[in-house]
Amino acid sequence: MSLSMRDPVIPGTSMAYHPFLPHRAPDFAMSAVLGHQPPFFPALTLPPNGATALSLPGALAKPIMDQLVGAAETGIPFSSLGPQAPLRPLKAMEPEEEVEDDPKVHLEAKELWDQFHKRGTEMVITKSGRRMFPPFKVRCSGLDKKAKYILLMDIIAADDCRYKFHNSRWMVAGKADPEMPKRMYIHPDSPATGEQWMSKVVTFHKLKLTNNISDKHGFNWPSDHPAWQGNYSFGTQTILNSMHKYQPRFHIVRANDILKLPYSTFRTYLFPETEFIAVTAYQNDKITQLKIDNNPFAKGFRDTGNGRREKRKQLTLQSMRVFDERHKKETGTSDESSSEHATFSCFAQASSPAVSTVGTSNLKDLCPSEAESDAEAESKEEHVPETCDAAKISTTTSEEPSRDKGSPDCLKLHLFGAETSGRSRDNARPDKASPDSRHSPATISSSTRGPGAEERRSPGREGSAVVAKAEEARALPGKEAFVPLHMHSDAAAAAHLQGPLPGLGFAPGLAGQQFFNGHPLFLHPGQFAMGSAFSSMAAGMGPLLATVSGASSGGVSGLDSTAMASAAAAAQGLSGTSAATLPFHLQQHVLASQGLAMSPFGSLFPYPYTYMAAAAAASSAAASSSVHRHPFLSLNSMRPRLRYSPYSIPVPVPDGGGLLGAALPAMAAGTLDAKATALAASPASVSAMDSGSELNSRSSTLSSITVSLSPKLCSEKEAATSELQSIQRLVSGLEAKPERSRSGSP
DNA sequence: TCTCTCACTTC
DNA sequence: TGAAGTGAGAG
Repeated sequence: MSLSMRDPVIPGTSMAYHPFLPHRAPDFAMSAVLGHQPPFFPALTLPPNGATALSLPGALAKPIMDQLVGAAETGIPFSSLGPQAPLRPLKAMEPEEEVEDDPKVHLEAKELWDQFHKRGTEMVITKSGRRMFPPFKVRCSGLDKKAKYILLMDIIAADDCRYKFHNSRWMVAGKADPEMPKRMYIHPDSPATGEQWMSKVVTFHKLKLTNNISDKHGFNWPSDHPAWQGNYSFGTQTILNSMHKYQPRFHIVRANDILKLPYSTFRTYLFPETEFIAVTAYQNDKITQLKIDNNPFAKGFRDTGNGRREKRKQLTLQSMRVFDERHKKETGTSDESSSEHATFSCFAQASSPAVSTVGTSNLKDLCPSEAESDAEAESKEEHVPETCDAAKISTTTSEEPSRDKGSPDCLKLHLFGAETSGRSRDNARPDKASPDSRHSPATISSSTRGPGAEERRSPGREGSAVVAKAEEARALPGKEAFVPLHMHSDAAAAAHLQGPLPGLGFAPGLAGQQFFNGHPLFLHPGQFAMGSAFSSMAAGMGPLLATVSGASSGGVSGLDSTAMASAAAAAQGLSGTSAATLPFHLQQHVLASQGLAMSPFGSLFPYPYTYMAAAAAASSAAASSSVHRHPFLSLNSMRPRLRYSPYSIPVPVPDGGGLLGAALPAMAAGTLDAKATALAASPASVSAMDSGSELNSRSSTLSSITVSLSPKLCSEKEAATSELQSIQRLVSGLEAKPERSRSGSP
């Protein structure tokens, strides 16, 4: 068995440790452990912290490094390694001492989100892209000040239903349309130190939502590496389906280089109140009004603004004429002056002559609660900057912390002072009706290090422990309620995930499924200017969306939409009644954190699910029913577990001919314990983690690992290598690409 | 439902 | 001053 011939490495290039070549570390480690001389090693140019670069989990890295060093000391011939790669690099690959972090994320402008959540959850999407409103802003804490982090967000389907707005409420209208290609938005300031992140509100306001399937604001990740396979793209907009429900996610990745993302640990945070239904036109007036009143760009439509005045003018013009005529008849005079004055008190910025015909009394009749504030606000507006003023609707879209602007006072929207009905969502989703339930973002971490390792629990207690934390968080008043619910799925703690997880819908019959996460990378254009590895990555991006390499219909369930809808309704309706049951979409993410093979719909894909507009039909089959995720239908199912990363490597099931297929069992039987064995594949992000007792699952785990190192992938690796070379050459020319594409379609 | 234009806004 | 972000409304 040749361990190295399939592993071309260009001497002296940074490609040697490019994360697109994830097999580097395992190959190297395995070959050393097995006593093989690793010919590629001399070419291996280690970064300052090579182990981190490869995201070799510390728990694994250490024993492997011990193995390597030990092997070297006991006679493994490293003599031919060459001058550029002495034994020292081995030491260099040892994981750095890292300050443990325990990130907590606080959703900013939460009051606004709460209002948004209560009154409906519509988010407008347009062909040209529309910003999110409310803006997604978070404040982080608990980060390692000195460590660098990459912050990302993406938007995933919250369920697999299509909705309609009927009788002033959102209702399930059938099965979801084929999922759009997902993108992930990398905060333009990434990577930055924890201190930097914690010093400010992290805002994603530049993220745009579109329904344009041919959107050109996405770019492929430049690699044929199986971790990406053209499925991942980045750009400035993310594509959503209208009338579908979505859930934004926030990710914290401890990595100092964007290129390390695929092999880094993702901590994922969900804020249920940020869930929304994408629409091309507002359906719910309450949401419209909420946005008008809180979005500075929509100021023109406020009752205090000219735009809204125009509308009102038309509405009141007729009645005014009647009023004036009647008034003239009654008084015998034309009291235009007083009328005009009163009008101006309401519309200080009036410019249309027609305004003067609007009478105060009529105005109040039409909008009694607003007339006073209109006058007051108008009088202040020209002299007072936008502040949190009870007399004025605050603009929580400002960059200032919500503690200032998002206070209840700020959101004391007199237009909505009396919240009456309108809880259509509450009707549809009782679980969301509980304010407490919204205050506990779910944190899903696939941490391979840190506290997670200490949080091992007995399998049966995992779910309850999670719930306990959730309840704990809910019980905490005020800000404490925002402490994320952490669900460390430490890969090393394999056992604690075994068995049924109350509240986690483990689907039966999923063994052997490969976890696929079809989330293209969504990168802010600002990344292009960041230099370093960011530029390297960006350089290779073609101005194309991900193309397709065969949509999968794996994991399809034959459930019809009716059953699905009822199942979903049951999940949505009942989940909130049980603390042991996470909301539907949370379960999906929890499952994802467990490494279950799920599409954004929750379907399971044995092969990479790739996106293409024309392939939507194929994926429609893949948009399987939600029954597998249903907490009551699959509550006690047991699943082998995969490490979760948004960038899981989709891998075909191998025939066991690869390196690790042989190496890992050898290791397991030898010096490395099962924990290390399981972790060995974690750099590939998709290593199946079984729970310890399921030998069959372990077999599949090893198979999964094998493929990531199989000779079949060598060509991909080569391609990635050469591509990366060209990327480096093209680094400087990239920034203009997205701009061109944008300006090209005015 | 969706798309486009428009008037209006902020920055 | 102009680019870009808004919802309304027509088609």
